[in-house]
This record gives sequence, C-alpha cells and structure tokens, in this order.
Amino acid sequence: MRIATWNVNSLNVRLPRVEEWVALHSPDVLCLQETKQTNEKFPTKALEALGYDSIHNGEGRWNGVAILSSVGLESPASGFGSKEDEFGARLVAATCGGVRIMSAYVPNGRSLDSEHFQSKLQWLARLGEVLKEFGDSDEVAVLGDFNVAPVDADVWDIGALEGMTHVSAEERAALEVLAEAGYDDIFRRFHPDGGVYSWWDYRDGAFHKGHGMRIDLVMTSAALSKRAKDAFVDRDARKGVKPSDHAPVVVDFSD
DNA sequence: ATGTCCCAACTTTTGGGA
Repeated sequence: MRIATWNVNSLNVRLPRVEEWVALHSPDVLCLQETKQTNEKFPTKALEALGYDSIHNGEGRWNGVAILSSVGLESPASGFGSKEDEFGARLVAATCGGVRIMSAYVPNGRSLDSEHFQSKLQWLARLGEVLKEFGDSDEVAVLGDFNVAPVDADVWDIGALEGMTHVSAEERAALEVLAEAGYDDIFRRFHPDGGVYSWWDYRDGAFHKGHGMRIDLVMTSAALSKRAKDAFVDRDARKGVKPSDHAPVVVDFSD
C-alpha cells in the first residue's frame, strides 16, 4: 500500500499536475492540503475518472483538505467537531484499505508573537487528543502539512531561521505530543540524517539553492509503522510548469 | 530586494496570506 501527502497550493490550478502525478506514482491514498476550493467546486468526477473515491473538507478561498483513495473510502469525517474548526477547513478523515487516514493542514502561525501562533499550538494539541483515542492495534496515519520542521536537520540552515515559525521549541514540543501518543514521524526512519525537504519558498530561487524544509509529515500509529518499508519525496513534482511550492511525500507499506 | 504564487474583488490593480 502506497500513501502520500501533497500540499497543492490550490487544486484549481494544480489539478493537471495532480492527474499527471497519480498516473506516474499510483498512490493508493493521496492526501491533499490547501485545495482552496468549496466542496461544490471540488473535482469529484475528474478524480473518479482516475480511479479515486474522494472526500473534501473545503471552505473556498483558503485552506481545504482532501483524501483520494483507490482502496475504498469509509466513515468520512470533516473537522474535529470542536472549536478548533474555527481555525479553518484543516482536517478530513476516512478509512481506506483498513487504515484510518487523516489529511491535516496545521495553521501556519504567521509569527511567534501572533495570536495565530497560539491557534497553531492549540490545533496540534487537539489533534493529539484525537489520536490518543485510538487503540494500540489500530492502524492510523495522519498525513499533511504540519508547518513544523521536527529537528534542525530538517531545514537548510537553522541559523537563517532564528526567531521564525516552523522551527521554534514551542512548535516542536507541540509536535512531540503526537510522538508521546505513540505516533512515528515515519519518514525519518528511512532518512535519519535529514537534509531531505518537502517545501521550498517560491521566492528567491529557494528550490534551486536547496533552501528547503521538511514540514510535510506522515505520522503513523505503532501498529501501522511496523509495515512501513520505504519513504521518499518526489522533488520532480516541484519542477516544471506551475508547480506547487510543496513536493509530495510518499510512504510505502507491505501488505 | 519581502525577490513568488494564488485568491478575491466595488477586478485591469491592490491587498491578504503563505
């Protein structure tokens, strides 16, 4: 089973790239973030034509998350059902091929002194509460744009990011709660030395300079982690015509 | 160079967000 996550920065613009990418890489499950669409505009039929069932939690101009699955899509659920949903359409879940899948778009936080930064921490805390409700034998994967680089080796130059979001101790502590709930940043198992990124700013030629961060994560429950066999970032998807500023992160599991 | 991309709107240029 192959599962993947991709912040597409508008599915309106990126649908051709998504269609091209799924044909090349055949994920069984693909989580999308920042679709920037209403549910009415979400291209359910175009995805069906590619062989994918889908569920979308969208709001229009901002945010928006989706799950595409070719291995079934059961018990769909949008949001937390709590006040954290006021921070935007940032969570959608479904059971695909026996695995509880969540597509997550964690608030950016804007700056360390912003009220939006506190929302980011609160949103992650709420996610941690939800994950703790699962049992030890449940196979669960939370995939998405976490807007946090877990360790210094996940950014190109920690010195250049002093005082910025995505690398602060508070954000990393908020992420650590997920680890304490028994979830693995499973990509790390296959790339322990870091230096592999999933996002590069559009500005300043960051991609070509190698100025990236690994902020798109796949967090897996212990029961699912056991089956992981490989993980990679498809940097090619960051190249070419009208790329997203994020590249897809892919994890393969044994059956 | 805060240098790009994407969205929406009292749309042909500006402002917000990432």
